[in-house]
Amino acid sequence: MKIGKREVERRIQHFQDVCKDAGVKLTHQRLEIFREVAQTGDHPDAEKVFQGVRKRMPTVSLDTVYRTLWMLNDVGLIRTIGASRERTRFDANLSDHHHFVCRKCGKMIDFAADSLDDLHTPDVVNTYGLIESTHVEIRGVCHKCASRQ
Amino acid sequence: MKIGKREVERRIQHFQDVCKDAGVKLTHQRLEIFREVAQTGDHPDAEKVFQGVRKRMPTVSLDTVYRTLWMLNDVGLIRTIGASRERTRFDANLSDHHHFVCRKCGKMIDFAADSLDDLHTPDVVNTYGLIESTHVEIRGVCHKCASRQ
DNA sequence: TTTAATGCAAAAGATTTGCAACATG
DNA sequence: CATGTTGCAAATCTTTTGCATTAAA
Repeated sequence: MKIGKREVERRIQHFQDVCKDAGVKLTHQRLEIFREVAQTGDHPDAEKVFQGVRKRMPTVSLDTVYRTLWMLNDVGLIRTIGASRERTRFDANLSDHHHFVCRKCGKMIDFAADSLDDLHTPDVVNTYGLIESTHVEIRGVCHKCASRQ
Repeated sequence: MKIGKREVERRIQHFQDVCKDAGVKLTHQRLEIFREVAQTGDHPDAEKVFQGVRKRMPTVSLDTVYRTLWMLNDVGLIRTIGASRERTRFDANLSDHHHFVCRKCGKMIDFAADSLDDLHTPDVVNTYGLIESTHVEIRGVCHKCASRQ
């Protein structure tokens, strides 16, 4: 799923604000790398982001993509998703959503569900750290893998 | 946390049954590799499992550990956990539990919570595949990373 | 102008694979 | 005995790092 133009612009505005607050420089590379993740509804890995940015900015390097993605993660603008059997993937959709993950092929499907959006967090978790988000991960076997036996 | 002897034996019995059903050979290596994951309450990565098994079985090789862990995942005896910024880790605890994950260092803490154990799964998810488990993942920043600024 | 960020190339790490020898059912 | 599994070594793939150059504030 591709994200709407308006929403992408909102995310980029937010990105610029956060960069300023965090005191990190707003470079062309960072802007394009963030844009790439923000406009993709998928959960791209570093290589995929690199390929996408490259189309618009042929001189960008893969290591800058890595460095930038982790920086964006550190300031909380994107987050990582650990997909089974795959490289680390990144997601700029920070709003409430949940995941179905196939344990065989690692395929991941986003879904929304009001009934899962306001879960009660046990108090003990507050002693672990500062909570930022909560989501549900449903694991199983996707139809494709199931039919393939 | 280390798992009790009785529970480990129960898991190993289950492991033997599943191997027979799946038609895979029950080798010493597989038994020891499964035992290692089953008795560790942690979420070890392949290297850690390798080090543990090695103590009892010095000739085991790392690639056998990898092959076996993925095999165990494929038959559903263990599952993977994608920890942020870390290698793939494995978990033999298939019962209800949830995770707090630090987005900076990848530290992961298990916790139990009755209030999160029987979540209502939206119908749409059944169209994605066969559901096997549901758990809640809470993300944030652990105290150590927060104090380190 | 000062400092941080980039690109390059090389290093480091993690995971997988081909194959001959071996163990299991 | 037939077949699947192991260990080894090498290959592959992913991610990170050092450093000189360049660009942002």
